[in-house]
Amino acid sequence: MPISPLFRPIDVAPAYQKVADAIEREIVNGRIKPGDPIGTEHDLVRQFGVNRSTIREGIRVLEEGGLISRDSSRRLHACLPRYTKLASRLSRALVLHEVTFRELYEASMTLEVASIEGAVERATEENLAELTNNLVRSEAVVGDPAALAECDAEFHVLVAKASQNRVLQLAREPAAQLFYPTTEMIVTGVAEGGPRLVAAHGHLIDAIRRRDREAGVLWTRRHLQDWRRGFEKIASLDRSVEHMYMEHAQAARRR
Amino acid sequence: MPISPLFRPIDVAPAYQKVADAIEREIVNGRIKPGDPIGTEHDLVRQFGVNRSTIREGIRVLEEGGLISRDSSRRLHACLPRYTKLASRLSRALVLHEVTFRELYEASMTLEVASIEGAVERATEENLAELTNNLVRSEAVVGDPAALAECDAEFHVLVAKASQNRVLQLAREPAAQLFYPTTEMIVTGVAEGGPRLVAAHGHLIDAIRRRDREAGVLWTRRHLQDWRRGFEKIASLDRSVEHMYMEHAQAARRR
DNA sequence: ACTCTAACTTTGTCGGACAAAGGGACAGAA
DNA sequence: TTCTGTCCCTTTGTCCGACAAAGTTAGAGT
Repeated sequence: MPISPLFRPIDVAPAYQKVADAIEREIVNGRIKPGDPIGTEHDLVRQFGVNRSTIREGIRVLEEGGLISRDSSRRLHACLPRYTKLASRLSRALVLHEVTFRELYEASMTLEVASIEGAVERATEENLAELTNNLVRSEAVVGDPAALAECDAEFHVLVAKASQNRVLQLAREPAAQLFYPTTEMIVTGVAEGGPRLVAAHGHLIDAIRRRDREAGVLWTRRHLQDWRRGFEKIASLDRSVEHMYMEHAQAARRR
Repeated sequence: MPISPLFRPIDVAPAYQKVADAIEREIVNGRIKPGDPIGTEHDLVRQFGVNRSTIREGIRVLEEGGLISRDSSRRLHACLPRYTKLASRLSRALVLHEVTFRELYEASMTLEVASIEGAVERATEENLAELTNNLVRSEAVVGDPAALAECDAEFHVLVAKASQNRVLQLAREPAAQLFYPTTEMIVTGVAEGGPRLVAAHGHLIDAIRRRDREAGVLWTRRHLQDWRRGFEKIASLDRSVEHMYMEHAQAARRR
């Protein structure tokens, strides 16, 4: 027979965690707005009544979570977590879980199709302008695999943005970050890869502009199948994503 | 005219960041495997030649990223980042970006349909057993909104797991975490909500067992549309998710 | 072999310290 | 006036040393 719950479990979190939680609460429930300054470390020492080392550990936690960051002068302020930064944590997790390219491909097929459907339905003129601008730049670097891969990644971010659905934008990001390095490999290894990629982007923009959902879905599928065929010339879909992503993730962190 | 890039920016990351990066590298490229012990703080002090405070700040960064954690005796070891923990960071970000329930609904429609398709195709007997077990427990608590909402959340996690696609599992998690608290509200507010929810789960398990993709997709859609109808009796889909999720997120962290 | 206790270790926290870098105010040079 | 160099103050990043609490290990005693 279970003991009747006379006592609640007492909160024994370490102090640095409590500091982080307290600041997080204020940010998430809106009392501190993104952009608002958090005090200096010394201020926080006074407010929380703990040592500066403790405050600093709490700050690291929040910083890593993307809730606060330091501006050019290193002063603390609250900020909106950037999707890409958080997504890179997830990408890293996927790598460690040794997901296969097949999983990546299947999930992306779903997510990118959903993105284009949203984009076809709701893209603004501004979205189209951004996409067109990206296309122009892509055409200019069609012979440079690294630059083209970067353009490709940006293109799909812009499509997701055009869907006006931020949940989707965020959901697709981790998988997309793992795609990115392979695109470069494929464009390098498959001669006709670059032009086909750019052509597909052109058709996608066209579909969005004409609000032609069928065409959008069709070209997204083709675009991804192209990636798949290109990839299979290099490696097996059942290989795990491994460490391919590392250098990109490292580079992204520096920014 | 832009200055020609004569110098590369020099790497001047703070020491705690370098410590974190160094350990992260070893984990991600596999030299430290999940479960392997990292040394004590004192060991790390010796190895990196920096102060313990500096080491501890680096540890906080990695801990928050889910790459290392402390076991019962508080010793450090590498570990596989848990999806749910990372996803809660993303959920928090979605709240701060004030996404609407409409976005949540649309994205989930895509992700849950993809999950069931994968599950129909690849669910194992073990997956089915877990789902059935969940169904039995759901039936037992159909009158208890909080418990039922928890079962519902778990059910969909299990469906995603049955898809054998970990990218999908991870992609759906942030949105799902935001759904969870609303389910409880709806089941509380709408009398027939509980039984309909459990019935839908039954049909979904059935569809998976019969490998009937059409039925799986159909019942997933209905299930989500039910959620939507229930939700609209309470609030507008265009409301932002706000702070509804807070208490759940706080509770999850404690675990 | 088992338990109990007494060291020893490790973590969480504290206080104080200092160099480096940023910001502000101010005077002097172009 | 605008730019530059200087002085001072604040803030951050790092270090040192310390200590209580909790966990671990080893040894004594049964």
